[in-house]
Amino acid sequence: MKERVDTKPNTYTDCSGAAGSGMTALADPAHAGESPAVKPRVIVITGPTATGKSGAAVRLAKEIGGEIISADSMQVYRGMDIGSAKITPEEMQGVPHHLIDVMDPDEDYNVVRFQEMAKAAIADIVSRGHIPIVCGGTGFYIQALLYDIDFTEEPESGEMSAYREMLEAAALEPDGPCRLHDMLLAVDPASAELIDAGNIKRVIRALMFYRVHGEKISDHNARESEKRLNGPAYSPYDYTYFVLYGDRERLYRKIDRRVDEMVEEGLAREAETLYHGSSPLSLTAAQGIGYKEMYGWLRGETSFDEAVRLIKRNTRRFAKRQLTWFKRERDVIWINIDEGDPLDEIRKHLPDVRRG
RNA sequence: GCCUCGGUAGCUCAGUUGGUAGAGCAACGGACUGAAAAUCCGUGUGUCGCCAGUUCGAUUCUGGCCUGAGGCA
Repeated sequence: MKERVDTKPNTYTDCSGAAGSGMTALADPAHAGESPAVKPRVIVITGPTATGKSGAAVRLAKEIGGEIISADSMQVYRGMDIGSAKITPEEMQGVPHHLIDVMDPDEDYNVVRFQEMAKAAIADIVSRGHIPIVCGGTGFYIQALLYDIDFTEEPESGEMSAYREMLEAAALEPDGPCRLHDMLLAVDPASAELIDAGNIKRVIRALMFYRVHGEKISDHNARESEKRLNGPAYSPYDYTYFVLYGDRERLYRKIDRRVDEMVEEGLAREAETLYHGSSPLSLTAAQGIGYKEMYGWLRGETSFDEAVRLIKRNTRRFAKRQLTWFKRERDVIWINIDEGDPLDEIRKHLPDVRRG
């Protein structure tokens, strides 16, 4: 972990000159005329679950006149408070929070919606002279926002949902996954190489992408990942990207403890309310850790204790996956939460940001 | 004190008629570009309690010791 810590996050900007000559094709016309100085300042505070992101973000916001944008796929949902470890109104301490409690649990949420809403929120915050602080544990969302990953319009059409249904049905056949993978191999060999046949979700997405856009998703992905590799040079924002981390064992103990607290605070009741609610959870909401396991208990599939055990385990695995994600982000500043107040370290990297 | 059963991966255990070991759970590593708290791929991580003996070779057999549980006194 230690060797991963990059204390010189901006070494990448050094490459911008070189990138300009070789990578002009990359430049998006929308940003072509902008100089880096005009880019809106954005601060990102992320890290695996239970590292104290929210608290750090609120304290920073109070110091620098910031507003917080949640990059979290579960805290957007109203009524999913305890299980999503949502910040309480008191904990917000008057700091405006965006993208929290803006969806009903039966609505779908995804990167595209996040990207749109977050961009709008940033523009809004900046227009009021405040500093946007993006805080949340969904790395994919943060990446999409920071590097302005392109998600071309894909209007819901009857034909496409029929195609999807056909593919999903085909996947259930005994040799379905292999056959779908073969279909992908025929239209987009590069993707077939990259995506495992067992990963039905991705195989179907690649197939659908080809059907909608007539382009290989592997080409699209290659193009978009250049943006990430180009980091700050490409981003529409002048960002500083902090990742909080700590000793794994300690983090896991903290997670176990936090789950016990959630149970004491009434996670079961909260899940029950959703379970008996008027409409079922959306695809997105239904995968929230804490809720899906409680639903298993409510349906009589597991004992209560087993559900709690699974919540702990799944949260630990989630934290590990988050870490894996952030490890590959290149221009990131790692902050060890075991070595004192993370805010001290954060301040050191923000000399230019005005203090309130 | 004596008897019985056990001590093998982080945990619960299996196994080797003597050729240095596996299964579940847990864990670890990675991928990811419109479900991402999702989805998928990969990995056994071990002085087989300790010390001797027999043997070409011991985790396996023998002896002693340590240790846990139960039983008898």
